[in-house]
Amino acid sequence: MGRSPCCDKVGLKKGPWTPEEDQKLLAYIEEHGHGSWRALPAKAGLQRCGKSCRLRWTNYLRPDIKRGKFSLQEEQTIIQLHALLGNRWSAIATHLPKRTDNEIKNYWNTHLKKRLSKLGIDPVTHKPKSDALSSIDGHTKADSNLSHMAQWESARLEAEARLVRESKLRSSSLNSQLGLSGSGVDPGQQLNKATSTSTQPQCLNVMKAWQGIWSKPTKCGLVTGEGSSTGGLDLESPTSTLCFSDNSMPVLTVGFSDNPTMSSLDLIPNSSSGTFEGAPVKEECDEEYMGGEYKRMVNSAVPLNTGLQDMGFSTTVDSPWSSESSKVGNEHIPVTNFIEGFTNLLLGNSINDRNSVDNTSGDGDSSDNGDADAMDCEEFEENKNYWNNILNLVNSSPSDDSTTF
DNA sequence: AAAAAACTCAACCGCGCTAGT
DNA sequence: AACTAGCGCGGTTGAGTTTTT
Repeated sequence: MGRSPCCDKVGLKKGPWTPEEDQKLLAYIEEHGHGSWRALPAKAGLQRCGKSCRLRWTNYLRPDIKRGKFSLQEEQTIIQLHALLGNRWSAIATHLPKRTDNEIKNYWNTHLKKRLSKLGIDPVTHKPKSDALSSIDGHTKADSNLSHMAQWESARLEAEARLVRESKLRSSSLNSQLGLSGSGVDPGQQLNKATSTSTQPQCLNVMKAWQGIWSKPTKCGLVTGEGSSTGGLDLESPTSTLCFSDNSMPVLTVGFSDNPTMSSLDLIPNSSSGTFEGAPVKEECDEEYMGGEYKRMVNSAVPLNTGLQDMGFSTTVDSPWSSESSKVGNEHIPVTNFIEGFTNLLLGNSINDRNSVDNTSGDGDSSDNGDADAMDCEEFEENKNYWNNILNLVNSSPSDDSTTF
C-alpha cells in the first residue's frame, strides 16, 4: 500500500543538527560513502532518519559547497534561469556550481523575488505587472516567447532526466572499473569525484538547439544573421568571443553589451558533460571558483551535444572542442554561440538593433513579410528593455556589495 | 532598553518518480 | 501488473537573528 513513513519512528531526533552529529555523519560518509541513506543512520550511529541525513549532507556538509553571499553573476544567473525554468531549483542549481538548490530557493524567496516585485515585475512570469492590463486579450507579445520556452523546456527536462540516468550508469561503471570501493584511493577524493560529477551542468545542451531555432527564422538577425549563410561558423559576434587559455581550453565570454557596467560571464566548457559552466570573469572571481575543479580538462569521449541526440536530433560533431558547429537535423548551429543566443534571447542584443536597421532598408527578399519582421524586432526590443531593467536593478541594488564571497 | 516586526535559512514534509521484486 | 523501497524535488515551517519602532 502506501509509502512507509520515513521519519515517524519513535526516538528519531529532529531539528537542528549538533556538531557531534555532523561529525559522525561526515566521518561515516568520508569512510564509506553514503550508500543507502535509509541504512546510513544506524551504521553511523545517528538517531536520525536517512532523509534527514541526506538533506544535511547535500545542503550543508558536502565538501563542494560554497557558502556565503551570492555574487552578482550568480544573481544574474538565477534570475535568468528562473525566467526559463521557473521554480525548478535543482535544475537552476546545476548551473551554479557549489550552490545547493535549497540555498538558491531561499535566496530567491528572500532576496530576488522581492527585488523584482519592487521593480514592478512579476517574479513568477518575469513580466512587468502592468503588461496584464495593457494586453487586450490577456496575452502579451512575450507569451509567444514563453510558449517557445515552455516547449523547449519540456523537451529539455526529458533529455536531462535521461542524461542524469546515463551519467549515473557511467559513474557507477567507472567506479567499479576503478575499484573505488576497496582500493587505496583517498575516500575524500572519491567523494569529490562523485559530487563534482553530479553537479556538472547537463541541460545547457538544449540551449544550443534553442539558440539555433531562435536564430534561424527571425530576420532581425538574432545571432547568425550573417554567419548562417556560411555554415554557421560565424564567431565574430560583437558580444561573444571564443578564446583559448594556456591549456587550450576555450572560454566563451558573454558580455552584456548594452550595459557597460555589467560584468561579463565566462563559460568554461565542461568536456565531460559537453556543456559550459559559468564562472565570473577574472577580475571578480576568487581562486577557488576558478580552481582545479572548474578547470578540469578531461579528454572525454562524451559527445558535445549529447543532449541534442537525446532529444532525437541528428547531431554530428568532430571533437568536443575542435568543432565550432554542430548539426541539428540539416541545420548547422554555431555551438560556440549557443549561450550568446541564450543571453540574446533574455537580454536582447545590439545585433538586433543593427540588423533591424538593415532590414528596414532591406532588400526585396526580406520585405515579403515585413510586418512580422517588425513584430519580431519589437518583441526583442521589449525583452531587451525588460532584462536590462532587471539586471540594472540587480546591479544597482544597495544591498549589492555581493561581488565578494 | 525593550518589544515588535521583519528577515533568514536550516530543516521538515509530502509528493512524484524510478528501480527492483 | 502490482507493490514496495528509496531518492530527489519543491513547498513550507519555525527557531534564531536582526532591524525597526
